[in-house]
Amino acid sequence: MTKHELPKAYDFKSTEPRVYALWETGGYFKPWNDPNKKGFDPNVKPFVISIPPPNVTGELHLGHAMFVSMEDLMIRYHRMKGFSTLWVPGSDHAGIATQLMVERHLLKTEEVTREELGREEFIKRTWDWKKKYGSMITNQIRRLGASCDWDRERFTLDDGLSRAVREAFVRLYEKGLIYRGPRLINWSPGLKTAVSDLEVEYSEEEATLYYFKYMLADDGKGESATRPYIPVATIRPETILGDTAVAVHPDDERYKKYIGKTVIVPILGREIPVIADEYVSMEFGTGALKITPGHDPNDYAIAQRHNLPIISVLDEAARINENGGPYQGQDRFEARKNLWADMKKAGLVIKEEKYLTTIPRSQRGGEIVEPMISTQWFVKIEPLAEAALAAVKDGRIKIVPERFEKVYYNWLENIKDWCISRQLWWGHRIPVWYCEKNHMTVAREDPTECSTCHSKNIHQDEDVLDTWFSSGLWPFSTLGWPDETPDYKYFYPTSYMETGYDILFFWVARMIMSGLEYTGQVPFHTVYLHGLIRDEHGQKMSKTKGNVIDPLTVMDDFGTDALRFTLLVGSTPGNDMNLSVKKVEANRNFANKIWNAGRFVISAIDSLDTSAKQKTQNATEWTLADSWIWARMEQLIRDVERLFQTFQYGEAGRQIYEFFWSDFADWYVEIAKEQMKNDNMKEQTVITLTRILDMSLRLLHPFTPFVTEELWGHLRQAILDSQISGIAQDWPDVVIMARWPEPHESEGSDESILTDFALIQDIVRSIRNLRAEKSVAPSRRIAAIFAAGEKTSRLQSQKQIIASLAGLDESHLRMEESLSSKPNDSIALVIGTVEIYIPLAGMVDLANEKSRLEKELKETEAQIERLEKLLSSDFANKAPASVVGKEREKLAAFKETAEKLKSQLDR
RNA sequence: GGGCGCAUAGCUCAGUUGGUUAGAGCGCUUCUCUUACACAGAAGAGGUCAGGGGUUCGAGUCCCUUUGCGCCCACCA
Repeated sequence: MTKHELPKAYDFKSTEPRVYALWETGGYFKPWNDPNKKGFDPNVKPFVISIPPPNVTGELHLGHAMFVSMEDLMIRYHRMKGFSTLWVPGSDHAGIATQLMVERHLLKTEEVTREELGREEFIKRTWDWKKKYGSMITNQIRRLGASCDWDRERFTLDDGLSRAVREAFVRLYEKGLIYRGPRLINWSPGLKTAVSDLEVEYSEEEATLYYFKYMLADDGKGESATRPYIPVATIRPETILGDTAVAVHPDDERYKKYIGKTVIVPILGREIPVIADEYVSMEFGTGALKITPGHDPNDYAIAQRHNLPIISVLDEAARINENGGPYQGQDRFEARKNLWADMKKAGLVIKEEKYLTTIPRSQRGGEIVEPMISTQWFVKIEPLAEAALAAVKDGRIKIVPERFEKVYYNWLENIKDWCISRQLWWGHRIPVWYCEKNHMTVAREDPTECSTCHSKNIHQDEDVLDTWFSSGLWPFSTLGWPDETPDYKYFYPTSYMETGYDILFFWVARMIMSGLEYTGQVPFHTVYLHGLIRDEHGQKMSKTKGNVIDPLTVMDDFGTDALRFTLLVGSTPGNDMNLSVKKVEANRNFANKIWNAGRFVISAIDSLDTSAKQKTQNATEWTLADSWIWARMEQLIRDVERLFQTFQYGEAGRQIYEFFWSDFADWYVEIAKEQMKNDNMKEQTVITLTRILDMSLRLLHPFTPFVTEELWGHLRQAILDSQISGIAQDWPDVVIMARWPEPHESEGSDESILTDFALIQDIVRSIRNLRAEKSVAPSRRIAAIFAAGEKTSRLQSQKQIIASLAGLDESHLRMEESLSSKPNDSIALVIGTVEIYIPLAGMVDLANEKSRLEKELKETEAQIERLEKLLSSDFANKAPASVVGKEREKLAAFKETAEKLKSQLDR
């Protein structure tokens, strides 16, 4: 007899790397119907997820842990369901983030700036850096158990993906959907690049609102001291230098008379017109608005309407440029101070006041972003947005949870052209070349001459593309597009796009737009959005607050399964979750529970011997407990399936947890211990234990892959080494490849088994409760007499089980249909229709028994009253018959209980 | 300004076709080192489901509204 000894506690530290290696070397992460191999069958449905590519510079945080857990769950589930399942991994070059990190690194280690190194050398260094550290993040993702096909790993700057980027750019250009020109864009002075609207974050801050006088130009009449002026307010006085008009509302009585006249720009002395525009609000501020078209989007729009000149006053570092007169060369904030001081001296200042406003800041650098006129590349987004809008509206793409569809619509309906050029070095360089005559050559392959004048003297555009331009192609570029590769043909479109709602616009919407534009298909049919992870009190995690939970530390302390289970079960679609280490600890305990239940089952298998095997030939039929645990398992499989289909993964996990811990471990395993004492039930029971564990491990596997795989291996070995007939055949090598459980029976077929078992549980609990209340020593076996009415035979069959679970003395346990006389000196319990007498005379004080019974009677009568009232109301006529029937049954049961309690009191 | 989410036990949260005695984990009280597990087992205490109104035979669940907290979009100088 082989014995399989397992350690008392689940050792995740030694298990996880070993199990991961087992999977990876076993090739289980590969789609079994891999089109690159032989045996490709297009009739088999693929299931595909493209990983949201983490930044190569990234270090694992809980956001990664969240999406990996979620996607791995989806992937493992579908793999077990028999889909040809592919999860494409990879990483993103993350233009700004990576460039900043490498710059910082070079400054620290070599004390050189990127400008000193030059573009070519800097890019080379960044590649070196990527080669050295780029695998860090993917290795951390492996630690989470991600079952990606690593042979298909991609990087956004790979040759293939770069080719896809070029193809996309050129196609858009040829269609006239890409253009270049000077526009007002968001400029990040710290990073010295343009950024898109999405990369600007607005924060509410206290600023100063500066009020000053725009003096009317001297028309020759009045003295300068009494000359009229228009009061104007601004929070950015330095932009006065770029003013090209003052606007007032056409109906404003105060200023009407000045319309068409000119005012004088302070210090600079330029004359600018006073114009009328309905945009100006008469109620707000002074009712007059200074117009700086070069540095404000609204002013820019007004300037367009009125044909005003546009003056830029800032350079790329946000210093005042040559248009700023005496302030040239000064930083924007310095110039603000100086100009204001000078205006004060000139008597042009009215007042300053504190003002709460929203300040635009760079998402990356955090510094204040300046709207500036700059020549950039743009995507004409409207046609793309319309297609993307339609795809969700007509249901080709479904967003979970649904409410985000509205958010998505709203964004796309109000979208503005996308600024795609960045003044960075790390990224996809714009595939456009210029000759000395400034002809443009836009090409898929690097050209050698100008396509217009054939000049050989050409140079490529200095800018690179927004990182999200290449990420937008991710679902198909990773599969080989623009080539019609086998992967692309078979796996595209992908299935689910799972990611955080925070990148719905950045990424998801852009993938949909580009997917439709370039491939003519939706890139995925379902978008599942998860929430953000906050600390245990709902605060955003941040280094400054010191409340950051590091997933690597958590995994070190409690294991990957514990972290995964916590994230999966603690979250609902689209809602943020609060994470605490306490929760992870609780789930570490769950992993340990699984382990130990498994140990028990394995030891039970080991304990079988040949003699037991022979006895099985005339095995008894299934016990109530066996039928019950199977009925519960069936119910669970059905519920989990329904929940998975509706993306309620958390609820599914909770139900599996509940089943495994309460039903299986707490009840069935305890009963099994009793059943196994009977030789004729032993093998039967071990088989049930094994099968339920088997099914449980399958259901748990997508949530807690490591402990289930490890246990599966041990269980499998124990079964192969055992004498159990039949069960060993078709036992899959690994649970990752095992088939997902399917329900066998229709719903509701096990009703009576479930109610009968519930009665047993009630009885056991009531007796335990009584023992605890009366302080009966736990080791003490006590006698009991049951008057069980119609339940007598059922309970009779469970005598041994009830006795052992409730601590009764089986030899002094009587079960009758009814008793001719009620036993004296005993405590009576009434559970439904069953009366139980426990002779505890002499052991405990029976004095307050009467009040206990009275209390129970009172509660029962309250229920009777409630139900009678209910059933005499409209409820009886209007509610469905089945619902009414259930309530009638309850009422009858309560009435019987009340009768029994009354007769106890009368005794 | 527009939109969305949340408010359920001391804490953190489940509760998705409305079904009538509202659940879990942690924490708390009492007991038990019973041969799978003390990372455990058993028994228990604890909630007018934010307030108000409505629909319905029936509301934590649907509708309206108030309050508080959070988020997104827009950006009136």
